[in-house]
Amino acid sequence: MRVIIAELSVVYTGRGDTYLPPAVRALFLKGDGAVSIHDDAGNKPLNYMNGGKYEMTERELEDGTLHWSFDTRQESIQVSLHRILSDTAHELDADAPRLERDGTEHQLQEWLAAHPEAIGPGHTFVAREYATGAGPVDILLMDEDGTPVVVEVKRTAMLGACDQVGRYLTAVREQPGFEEAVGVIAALDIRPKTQALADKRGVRTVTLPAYWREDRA
Amino acid sequence: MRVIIAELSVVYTGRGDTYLPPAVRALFLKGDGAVSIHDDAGNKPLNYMNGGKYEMTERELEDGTLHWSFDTRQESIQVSLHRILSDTAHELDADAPRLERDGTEHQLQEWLAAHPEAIGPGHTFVAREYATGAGPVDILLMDEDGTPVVVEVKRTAMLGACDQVGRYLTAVREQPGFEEAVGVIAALDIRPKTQALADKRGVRTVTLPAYWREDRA
DNA sequence: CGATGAGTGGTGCCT
DNA sequence: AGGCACCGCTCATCG
Repeated sequence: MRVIIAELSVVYTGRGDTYLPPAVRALFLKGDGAVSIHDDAGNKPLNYMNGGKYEMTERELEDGTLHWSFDTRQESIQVSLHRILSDTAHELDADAPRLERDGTEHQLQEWLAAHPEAIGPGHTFVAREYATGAGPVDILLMDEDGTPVVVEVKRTAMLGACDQVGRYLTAVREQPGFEEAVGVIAALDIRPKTQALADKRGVRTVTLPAYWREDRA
Repeated sequence: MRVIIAELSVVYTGRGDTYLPPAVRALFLKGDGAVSIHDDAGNKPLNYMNGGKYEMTERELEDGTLHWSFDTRQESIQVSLHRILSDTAHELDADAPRLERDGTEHQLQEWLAAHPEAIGPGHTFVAREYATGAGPVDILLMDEDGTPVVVEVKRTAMLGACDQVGRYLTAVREQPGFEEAVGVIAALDIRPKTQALADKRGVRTVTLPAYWREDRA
């Protein structure tokens, strides 16, 4: 990983267009080819380009300014290095072990699949990531009456969650035996407006108990 | 900005939980207090914490391992520095000029508000960010027959865009004079599945001309 | 390779 | 400060 501290400016063109006026900032060049420009605040780069396949061209002006251009078919990022203050390279582990996540929606799904009674008494598990024409249903259950229950799992449920459930419901109800399917949003946190919209649409909501993590064993 | 190259491991607890096994990576400490851990690939940090108000505590074990803990009320990130290979500090511009963006959805909206005929002949502008109970309608027009047209603007339209239009439509149709309102998705790029869903729901789609940026003047 | 949705999303804007 | 939607989102996964 190469770390360059320099007075630099950046022009990006591609999915949008951005211009970054000259100032002393940090430029990172990673082993996979990723390029990123950081200032002295925040975690996100101001400008960046993924590694992979870009073409890099170098150009030096009379005034000593160095111009690096990184171009793909779709995008272009041009870095002008007006004054380089530091330029160092460090060897990082190439195949470092990856970040292990916990408490993800995926794990919430696993837990819910094993604890369908958390959605309602007598509910039984049918499928996970059940495919429909409008995207996969997180969890499909059946209630005590045999009615299909479409469950959308979220850590935090916002308005879009109501839309998703509705979209899945219309899709599954087209299948025989699913005409009476009902929808449920299951989340650790349900936002007030989302709760209101769900109520209005007859979508049931279940706030998952915080202790779900406990008996993950 | 302080750049540390070290064999390190990280435990994060807060909005989620993560564990990062030991390996040689980069640790950045920015002027605003932001802490981030990067490996040799990608633009996003593996672990991070925003600047602002955390409490930092240092602890050194017998084996020489250095433990840095950054804690807020809600979150905690613990970095274990097993072996420090490099530790340098660089002065970056504190008040560097910010990134200037162009070609955002906001600007697409501006352009469309000034060119309602791009949605259809005889269409006239009514309002931008028109408030409904289900969120703001990007652009509200009226067609040649006086029928309200709810336009959802996107750079790239995906499934959620159909949901949004539907949500806004049901909201505005409750108002007198809006019962016959129709929906339109206007985007630079409309994904095939999104197109299909829009067709099915009777939502018209308009692919915006790439030259919109030209006569932005 | 595109399509799809999660994320410790971040970030700005508005209530 | 909280809610809400956009982002050059990035990223992993699945077809």
